[in-house]
Amino acid sequence: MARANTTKRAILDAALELAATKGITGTTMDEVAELAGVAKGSLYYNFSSKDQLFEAMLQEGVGSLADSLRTAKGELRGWPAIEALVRQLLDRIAANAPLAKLMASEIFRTDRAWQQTLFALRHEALAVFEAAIDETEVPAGRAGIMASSVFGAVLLAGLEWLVFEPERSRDEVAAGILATLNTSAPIE
Amino acid sequence: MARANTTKRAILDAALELAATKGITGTTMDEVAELAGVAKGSLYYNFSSKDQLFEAMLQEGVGSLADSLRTAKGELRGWPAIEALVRQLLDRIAANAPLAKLMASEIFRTDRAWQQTLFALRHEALAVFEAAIDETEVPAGRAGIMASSVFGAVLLAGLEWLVFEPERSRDEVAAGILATLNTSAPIE
DNA sequence: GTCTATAATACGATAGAC
DNA sequence: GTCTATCGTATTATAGAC
Repeated sequence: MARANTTKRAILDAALELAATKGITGTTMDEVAELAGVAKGSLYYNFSSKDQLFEAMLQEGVGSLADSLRTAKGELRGWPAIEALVRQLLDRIAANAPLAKLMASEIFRTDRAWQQTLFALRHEALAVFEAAIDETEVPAGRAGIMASSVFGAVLLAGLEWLVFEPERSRDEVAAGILATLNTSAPIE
Repeated sequence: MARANTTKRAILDAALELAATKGITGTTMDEVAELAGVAKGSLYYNFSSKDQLFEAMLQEGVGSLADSLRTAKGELRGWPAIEALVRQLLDRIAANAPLAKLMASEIFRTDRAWQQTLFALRHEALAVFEAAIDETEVPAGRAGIMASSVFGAVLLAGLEWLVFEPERSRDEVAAGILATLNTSAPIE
């Protein structure tokens, strides 16, 4: 059982790393087994299928992301909460770039075996942003769109940073994203 | 030759539609041939490989997106330009949801045969936003991050709308995104 | 230019020894 | 619990007729 848990861990880690660059469909079970340092038979001892392996991986990753956002918001309300959430999401993207890449590529796929699971987790993460936005003075029914906008801004800017401009500092990127949320339309 | 062009068109359209839901790797040449209404041999007569077919498809789609952004900016400067670009990008996402989905899933992949091509086109599109942002009063070196943020906000909010809440109106979504860019931090 | 038929390989999954 | 060996099928690509 202890042995099974470390094997499971190695398999999940290998699966995430490979899928981040090759995509889930482009990652083969042979490759996962090789990178994890186990035989392919062990993959199927621990997970019933390729789909179930990747569903478990996404559930663990996105679930823990949603948890960390709830924790980061804590008792904060309104704009300070938004600011804390943006920084926390950016930190999590930096700490787990493979998961962030995978989220960007899987979140709008509607043909996956794990569609329901991923939808629920995505909704959990967005709900934290939505709650914070709702605490500012915002017209009714608009917080959902704004939550997606903020999440999208952080996700794309964060990945752009990690993938194409890794020489920048984290604070620089956070400041740029937060500045985007304060772009002011001129008063006419 | 005329016949070849209509065949090419049918193949490219079928490839885009399939890849939007199944991903590029998950789309087979047999499926493309069937949806396009041609035999598989015709795919290989018009394109030298699966990779080259999808590179051509992305080049056409993302290239025309970048062109339309340049046109939308026109002679506008600063905030009015940003507003026009946000609306134009949202319109293009709505008019070509399959391409938008594909962009979200392919833009951070670094193992693709067409990586260079896609990188250049992505850069072209972001440059239009960056120019508009640079025309507002923004600290030096920050416009690049802000351009990614705005692009990400529109892309994710737009896809969220089309995939999960299609009952909303386009103006409602545009207003929500623009409001996100004007979220004000309280003055303390 | 377009078709059908087929070659060559890659991949998910399973069986059975240890 | 983990391994090796293998089965069956799906997939890219090509050959050759029309």
